[in-house]
Amino acid sequence: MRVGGAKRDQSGLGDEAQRRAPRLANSDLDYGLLKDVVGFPIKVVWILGYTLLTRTIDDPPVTPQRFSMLELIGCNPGAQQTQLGAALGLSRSATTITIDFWQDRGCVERRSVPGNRRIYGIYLTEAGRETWAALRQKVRRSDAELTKNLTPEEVGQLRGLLAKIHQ
Amino acid sequence: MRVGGAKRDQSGLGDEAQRRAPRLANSDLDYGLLKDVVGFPIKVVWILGYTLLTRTIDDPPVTPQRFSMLELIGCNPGAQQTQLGAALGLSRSATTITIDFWQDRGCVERRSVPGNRRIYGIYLTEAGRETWAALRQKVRRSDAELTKNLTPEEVGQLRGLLAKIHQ
DNA sequence: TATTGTTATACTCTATAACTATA
DNA sequence: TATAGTTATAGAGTATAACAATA
Repeated sequence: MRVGGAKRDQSGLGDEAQRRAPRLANSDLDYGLLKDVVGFPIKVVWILGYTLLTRTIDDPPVTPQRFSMLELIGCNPGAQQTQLGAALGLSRSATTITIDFWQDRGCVERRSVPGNRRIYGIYLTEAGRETWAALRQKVRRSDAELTKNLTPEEVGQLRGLLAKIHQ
Repeated sequence: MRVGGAKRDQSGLGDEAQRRAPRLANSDLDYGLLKDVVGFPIKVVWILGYTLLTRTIDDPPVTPQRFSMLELIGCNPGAQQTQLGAALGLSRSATTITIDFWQDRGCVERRSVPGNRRIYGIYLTEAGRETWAALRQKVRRSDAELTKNLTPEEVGQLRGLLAKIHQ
């Protein structure tokens, strides 16, 4: 079982939103039903947010998805890979690869757990804590930029409505 | 230049949301900053909506993305591929393949345009109109299901807030 | 030369399944 | 046998670039 730093090819941008022009939903065509449902504008806003955050991070391999993993690790020191993956809806193999990514960057370490040699506790390294702090600032900034047309009350409203949908 | 029906392999589900458990954001871990920004819940709701619609359509190759294209074609008869692709933020090659998909299903036809032999007008066929109508019903039903915890006023609020973000 | 559409190719991300090691 | 993690592999969807036909 490999615990040392894996090296995988991790170049490139990684997701559709990054490559997709933000002109979405601003065409002269009639969008028909797409204007009247929630699903489509949700997707458009997701792409906007994703694109904005990717630009703010300005380090293409560090995708929003990978940040989510770092955030979970930072907030839940010692969590197992299985837990982390489940929290983001990832398979075990995708989780392994995501954690490899941060480990290869020196941001995360797998510590063996006394009493159970099958599992690892995942922890930020010192360098990881710095990277994490810097990324969190960018995430906050990017999110503020995304919602710049909304008042603070409206942002609260939006989060409340979204929470009602996903419980 | 090929205009007749292309055959490509089009099995499978097609997107992350389909495969991803809807447990997202319901773990016992601390989600930290992810709880406090708009970007993450937007993604969670998008995945929920995508999963719900995919199940409602119950015909895996017909993804939400492909429905979007059919909706645009239905609402804009005779539009060019380039326009359709731009409206959804797709490259020309991805647009070609998406239209091939519907043409192979007998739902869409490419008609040559008098006076300009480089372009095609894209139209629904009679069968396409039926498929379109049936899918539209499912899209409405699925969207209603997604927002079942919201009052009609709240749905209007949500759409208004999303519109403010993407203009 | 520029535009429209097609094809070939490469790339990212994901899941499934097979595998190792532990329990 | 079951669980945690890793690796190999295949699949879907996208973009870029090269190409053909047309303007």
